[in-house]
Amino acid sequence: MTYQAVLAVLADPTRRQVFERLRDGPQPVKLIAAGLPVSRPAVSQHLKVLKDVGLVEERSEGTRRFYSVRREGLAELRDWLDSFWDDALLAFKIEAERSHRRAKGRKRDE
Amino acid sequence: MTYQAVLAVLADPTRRQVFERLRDGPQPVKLIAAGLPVSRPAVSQHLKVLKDVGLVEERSEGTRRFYSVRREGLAELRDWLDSFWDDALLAFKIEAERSHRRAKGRKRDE
DNA sequence: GCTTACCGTAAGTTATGACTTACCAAGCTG
DNA sequence: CAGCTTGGTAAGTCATAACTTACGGTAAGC
Repeated sequence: MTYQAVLAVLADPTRRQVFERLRDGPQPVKLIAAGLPVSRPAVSQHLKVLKDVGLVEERSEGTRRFYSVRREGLAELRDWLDSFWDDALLAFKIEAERSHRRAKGRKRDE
Repeated sequence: MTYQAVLAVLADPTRRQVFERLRDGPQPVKLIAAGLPVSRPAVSQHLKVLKDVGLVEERSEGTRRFYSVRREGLAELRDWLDSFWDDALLAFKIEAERSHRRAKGRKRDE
């Protein structure tokens, strides 16, 4: 998904909380909603948005649905941010342009 | 500034346009506003928000004010994104955890 | 000094989207 | 099968924030 969409989706505080909660591993909706200051339907709506933009994925298990982080959903935004570092055009204020390229050691997901 | 604030600020499409325009180097408000679909005061308001969050800086030159990108304003958000890659807790779905730390070669701004 | 360019701020309007409650569907459990 | 759990969706409410126009203030130009 475009970095623009990802930015818009992650901008909301409670939606970001939902997302960050999934760092602890896949979780059913009920569990995610517990501890958050909003109702369960609200969490469902946030999860839908997160899923539509590719930031989470869903796996059904009986009546429960486990959501988990899709790291690749963040890739485009990360690349956009990185582009500000090897952006030659920003050399206006930087005395000497360091000619490093993108960082190594980080495997590209997409 | 916190990555949360930066996310919220960059979420708005026209504000992001304002920000990206500054990639071409420092520009006065009038010039930034030209070509954007909103009024000049609107651009001023966006610039204020961008400045408050540390994403741009301002330099006065006569009656004009040149705005430019502050790369460091993006640092915290970039680090947050990176943290999803060396996040050990995300090892749920990843078969083998690659134990790389933060990428080298990218000088930290803050 | 008067006018003109540049820009920030105030005030008011409006659309968007983040909530809520209510409802419905689907699966385990007895 | 009846009842309970889980969770998605609909509809409606409400606050926020992104705009607009109007105004004021400062620096340059004549």
